[in-house]
Amino acid sequence: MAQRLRYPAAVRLRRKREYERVFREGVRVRDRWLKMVVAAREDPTLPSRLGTAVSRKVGHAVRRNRTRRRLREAFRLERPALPPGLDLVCIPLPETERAPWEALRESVRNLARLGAARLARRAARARAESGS
RNA sequence: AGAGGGGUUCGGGCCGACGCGGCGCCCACCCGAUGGCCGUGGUGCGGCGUCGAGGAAAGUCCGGGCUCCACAGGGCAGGGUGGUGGGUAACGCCCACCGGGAGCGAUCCCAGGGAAAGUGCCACAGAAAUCAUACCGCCGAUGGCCCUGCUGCAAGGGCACAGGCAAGGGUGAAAUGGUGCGGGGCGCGAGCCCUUAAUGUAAGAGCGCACCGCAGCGCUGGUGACAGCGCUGGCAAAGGCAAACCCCACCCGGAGAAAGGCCAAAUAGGGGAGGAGCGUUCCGGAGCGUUCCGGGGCGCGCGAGGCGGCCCGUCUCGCCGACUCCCGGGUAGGCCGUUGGAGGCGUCCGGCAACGGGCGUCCCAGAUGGAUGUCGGCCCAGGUCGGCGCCGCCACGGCGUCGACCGGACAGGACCCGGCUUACAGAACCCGCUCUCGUC
RNA sequence: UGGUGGAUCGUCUAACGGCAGGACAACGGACUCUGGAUCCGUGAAUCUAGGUUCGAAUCCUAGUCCACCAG
Repeated sequence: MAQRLRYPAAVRLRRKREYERVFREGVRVRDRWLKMVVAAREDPTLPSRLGTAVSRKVGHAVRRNRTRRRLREAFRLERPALPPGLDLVCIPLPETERAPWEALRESVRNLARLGAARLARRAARARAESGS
């Protein structure tokens, strides 16, 4: 039996400061269903965390809530497949609510991996410049 | 049977797997430096149980509760409300009634005070838009002028000067209230007679009468808005607009839960308080020595601290030291406010009703980057298409049945409550509500 | 969350309650070998729904959308 898939408070972004750090330091990635900002946590061994930023452009309150809940569910189920040590802020588009369920899970997984790769490249470049 | 009217309630249901938030119980760990008992708090990618959005949670349009600030009293300014009487904590809400309007009707709609306090506006058209009645018009008996007439008078004709009249004036949303009647007979005529409330002139009428309307006064009924009745009135006194300014009556202090209150790490800084040493021994110095000065070790004692309380024990630090403690401000952060309330349900009583009162019973979301989601199965409103059967002359429609597909509207709490407004697939029920048609 | 203001041709803007005007843009024509400039002309709008009024872009009510302010 695989590990139980939980979504505890420890893997959620809960502070304005945390969001501000992600927006300040993170890289931005997107596909046709979703935008995402990815930043590295201080300790890369800690589990990745999720935050959401749902604009009023997405729709009225019911649509915004449904979109956020689907995103959280996708994050919960995809957590074993995600790289650790990341803070993710998902920014839904108006189309996100209509995205098929499997496509949404795939977007979360791929965007997180893409963001992690770009972060690694940026860190390597920074080390090279400071070293030379 | 069809077409309507009013009102009430609901707004998908059941099951499984995983997940989320609150609360309760259990477990583990922590709350620094040992243990015990009690207590309290925290953490958990531990477990179990239980509860977990709406009728509009929405818009934020009114009214209150609550909190802080301001405040002698009164007025001005500003804003709001606007038939009357009640209900209510209060309201711009609700109920009943009054008045007006729509409808055959059940019923529905109305910001519904004041236009005889003032100001303003009423385009175009029209004589004229509130102001005298001017203009066009009609008459011109009476007076004036001119002509006819030999002259004057009388008489006749003309002018429209004075003067009189107020019917009519295409318009316009709106024009100073509307409608009806003012008779009959004889006579060429003045006139007379009859009947009548019924004339009069040069022309006419606003003249006369009746009814409706309007206004004033009085009486009666009603708490009142108002209604009914009667009398009076040369209706030339009073056109419309106040969601135009305004007047009148009544109401309103401001800000809002990110209100407001409490606890408070680290760092820096502010204010204040506290103290007790003794014995022994070693080293160095002064010194003949008792002794004195400085430093160290050990023991005892004292003080402080080791999350809350107590106990046993222990550790660290200090004993004239930038040591310890206390106080206040205050940041990060946390807690309270924060859900039990003008509460729901049932029942009895009062009231036409809104609603009020008594009794019983129930506890029903409390998040704080913000909890209801994902996946699957079944059922039920309902819709579309197709097949079959029955009714039916057919188009088509109705009923029954089978299959396939689609398949739930508007919409998410953020301090709470009473309303209003707006959005909404549908469903069920009630009416001693109405109209039309048919049958008995 | 609380509060304030606004919406008029495609764009920017006017309009005491009385025919919605102007500029730029667009289109057509003239001028030119062609284009530009210039001249003449044309079409095009009161956010939506009710109400007050004889009459509403204007006044009132409700809704939709946008902008701004405080934190």
